[in-house]
Amino acid sequence: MLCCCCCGIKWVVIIFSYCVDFVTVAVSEPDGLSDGPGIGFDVNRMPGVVASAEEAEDTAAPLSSPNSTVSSFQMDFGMRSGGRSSKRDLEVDADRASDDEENGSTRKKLRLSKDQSAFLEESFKEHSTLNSILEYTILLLLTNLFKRKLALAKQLNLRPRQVEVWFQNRRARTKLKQTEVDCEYLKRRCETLTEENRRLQKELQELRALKTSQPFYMQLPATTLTMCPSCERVVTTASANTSTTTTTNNNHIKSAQNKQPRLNPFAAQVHMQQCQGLVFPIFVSVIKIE
DNA sequence: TCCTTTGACCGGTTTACGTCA
DNA sequence: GTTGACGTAAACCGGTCAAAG
Repeated sequence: MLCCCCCGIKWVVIIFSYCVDFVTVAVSEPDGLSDGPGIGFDVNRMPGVVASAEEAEDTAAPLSSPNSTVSSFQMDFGMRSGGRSSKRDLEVDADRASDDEENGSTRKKLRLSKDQSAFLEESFKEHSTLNSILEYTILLLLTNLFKRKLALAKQLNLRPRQVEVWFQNRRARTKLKQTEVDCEYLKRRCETLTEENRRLQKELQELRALKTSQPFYMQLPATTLTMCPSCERVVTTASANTSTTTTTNNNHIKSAQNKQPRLNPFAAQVHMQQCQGLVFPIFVSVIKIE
């Protein structure tokens, strides 16, 4: 509640919507003073009244945007005080109004300067959103003067809405680029796996051909591949009397299996070191083909 | 003239908060 | 005093348009 020192008019200032985003002014005038000094009152010019941070910035700094018309926005805003227009609507209206004022009904596109873009880029790198949840919570306790969007807008002489749009577009296009990169990676990976699959198929075919052309090998005891349950090394297993080659490997597997079902991390590390020290002279002599 | 970049807008969703029964 | 429903506002997203280079 403010009281004019000269005429005694009482000004009721209602601040709502998260701290000082908006200021609605209700004027309580004595009868017969409707044409008095209260008419034409500009919320933003009222000494001692802290208007919204946004508006304060808009009024404080000359906008770089050629299509900015602060005054019309504020006047329009003042006339809407009884309505339920949202802040966003007001911002949009302000943009439209400024566009219309600039050149009829066509939308005039602003081009950010290099400095402005660079500044926004730096800010974007710090955080891709204008208000994190933590920031938001804290900001509820503080005034909007500290809001990132407003701070950026002020520093760049832009409207908060422009900063907001820039961040939205930047996020969308970053995501798009990342999707393209991911897609490219998956494509290459797919090609690699296809090639590997082709190679393995070919190898399998060769082995099958070998099996049919040289049945001699099949008179030998079949050998299978086994993977060490602990370190996942592939080793051969066969009958104990087939070759000395597998003896070491079997011992290795037994030692590993004795530590099963689960090696604790330390034991696993010790096993790994032991395992890596082992010598595997021959891994596969003949592969059993089912 | 065509293409790319990018500022701006729209409609919808999510989230947090305030109000009220 | 607590709780759930409801309304509101802000932030954000995906899609799109269109001006500018």
